[in-house]
Amino acid sequence: MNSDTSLQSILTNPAHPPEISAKTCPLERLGRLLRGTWTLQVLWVLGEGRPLRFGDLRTVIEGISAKVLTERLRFMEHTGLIWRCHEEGVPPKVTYGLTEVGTELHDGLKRLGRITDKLPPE
Amino acid sequence: MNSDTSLQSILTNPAHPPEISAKTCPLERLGRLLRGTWTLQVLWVLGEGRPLRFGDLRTVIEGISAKVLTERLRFMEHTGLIWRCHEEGVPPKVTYGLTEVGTELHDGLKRLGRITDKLPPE
DNA sequence: GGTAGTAGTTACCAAATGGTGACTAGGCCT
DNA sequence: AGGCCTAGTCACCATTTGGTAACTACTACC
Repeated sequence: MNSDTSLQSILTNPAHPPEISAKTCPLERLGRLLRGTWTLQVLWVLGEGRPLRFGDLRTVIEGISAKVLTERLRFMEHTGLIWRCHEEGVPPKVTYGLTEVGTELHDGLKRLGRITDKLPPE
Repeated sequence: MNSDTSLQSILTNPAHPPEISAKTCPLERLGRLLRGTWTLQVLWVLGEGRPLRFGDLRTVIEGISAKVLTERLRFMEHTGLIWRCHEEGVPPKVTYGLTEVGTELHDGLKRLGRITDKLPPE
């Protein structure tokens, strides 16, 4: 009764229901880690250059507000992607840089960026 | 005047301002491609299994609403990550699967997921 | 004639998100 | 005395986002 071997038939008449479930999706954490505007930019500038101070980050990431930059830096420090070095004094100096895992993530994301280059321009 | 060669000094007294700018960040497109809840889950279930129909996706991605699933599928089709196969008839059958680039992205993201496993549990 | 089944669409609402501008500490410079 | 500097913080507002529930078309089946 199922002699149709066309692509459509194969695709739309699976013998069994899917066994996959998104509940075990290993990308959820990655998604939470990178969610929010500017996160990828922060990761990128820190990965491409050297550690940067708060003011430097505000400058090189054109358009980001102090509020959101602070939020991102706090969160990324909390998750272990970046470290924060607070030098006491007046005025204070605070420097941020990638951790080892942060660097690995930066490198991996750069590779992914090269994949998306294969897509037609938007 | 700058004989302090400690890490802090090096980090916080750079000789030059940073030359990096986030304006050329190659990860922006990737960010737009993957933004929004459920996007990674959709990519994952399609990458792990076989092409799936709309109803299957709603089932395996527990909690997603038809509205958002439609939005994601439309957008991912538009960007070239997935294809859509509409089989006419009543009731209609619509099947979705990853394109070649979509598959590459899925594979790369899986690798990234393994990196985040190195981070301490949240 | 009522119901089921698929793949959506629509209007509406609540929550999350991000931007803006004002404000802070505390020492140094004019 | 006033202003500048850094690294934020805070209150407030507008936009964006995602969820919910009802509704659609079309045929077949009971």
